[in-house]
Amino acid sequence: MERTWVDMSKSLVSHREDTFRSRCSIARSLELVGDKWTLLIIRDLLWHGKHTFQDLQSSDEHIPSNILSQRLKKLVDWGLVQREAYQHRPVRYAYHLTKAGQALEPALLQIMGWGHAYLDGGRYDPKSGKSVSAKRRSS
Amino acid sequence: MERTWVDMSKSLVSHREDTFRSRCSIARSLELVGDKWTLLIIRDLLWHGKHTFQDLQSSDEHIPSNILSQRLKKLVDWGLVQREAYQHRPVRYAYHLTKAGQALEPALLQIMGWGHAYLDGGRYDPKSGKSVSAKRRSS
DNA sequence: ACCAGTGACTTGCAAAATGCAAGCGACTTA
DNA sequence: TAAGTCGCTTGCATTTTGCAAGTCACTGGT
Repeated sequence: MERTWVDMSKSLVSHREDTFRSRCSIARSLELVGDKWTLLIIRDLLWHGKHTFQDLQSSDEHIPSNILSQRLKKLVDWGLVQREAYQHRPVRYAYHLTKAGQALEPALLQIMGWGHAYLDGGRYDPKSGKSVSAKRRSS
Repeated sequence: MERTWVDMSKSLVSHREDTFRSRCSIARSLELVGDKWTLLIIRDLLWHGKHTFQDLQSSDEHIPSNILSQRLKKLVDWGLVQREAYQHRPVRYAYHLTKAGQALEPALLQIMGWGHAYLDGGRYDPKSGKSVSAKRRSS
């Protein structure tokens, strides 16, 4: 974690071979999103119109602020997210997904689908912007 | 971790509401597979014909044996994986995905696709059983 | 000028998870 | 009897998490 705040728009390719455990794309992806929080941040940026630190912090799962801070840095560092001041005096920041970040949507949808089917969770429809609560299964 | 070894074929529904951080299917799924190792185990069970403890331990990413042990227990516990002795004298065990476990394949494929596109990793084709190394990008 | 308030973080510290090496128990084969 | 294999478990050091509190820059009200 010695990378500084300011250096953004790092390309994903700059982190390479040496960084990863193996050549497997799944293993590599997991190094970035293989934890309990990262994909939730991406979910909020992607679907729930949350773009400020506060917004992101206030989701149902209540991510601790230090973790949110770390994760955002990592995501910016890896080029999935861009951070920019959307106003000065006082300066306020907004986070947005880059193309690479948005490209995780299909994966997110699949994971959601699985959770809906097997863990009885809700489903969110990006088209309609509505989420459907799971109905109790009959058995 | 007080559940015993023997109790298998637990349904996923037995873990419920109280267990989860929120109703979100993604958050719920991440409680199960939201770490650096679990999906790799599923990858190996699903595509690479690895079914014994040793097989799973010997993948490229070198999961520590205690973690593998924990994860397998959790997966069995949640009904994604079944454990059975495939031979006695000496007793040897095999792990196999249940329906619920297999249902993660589309998610896995999407994650792999993303890693292939953005992290320069390899891609595995379940149809052909072959994996393709990523080619260096031109830029 | 003073003070409460807000947004975006950081810091300190306790608790939990991870990683590594070594060990163990049942069994087999030489 | 000795050595080897498989499927784990144990101990312990390191790392990551989680929670609460604090900081810093600024604003808006009195």
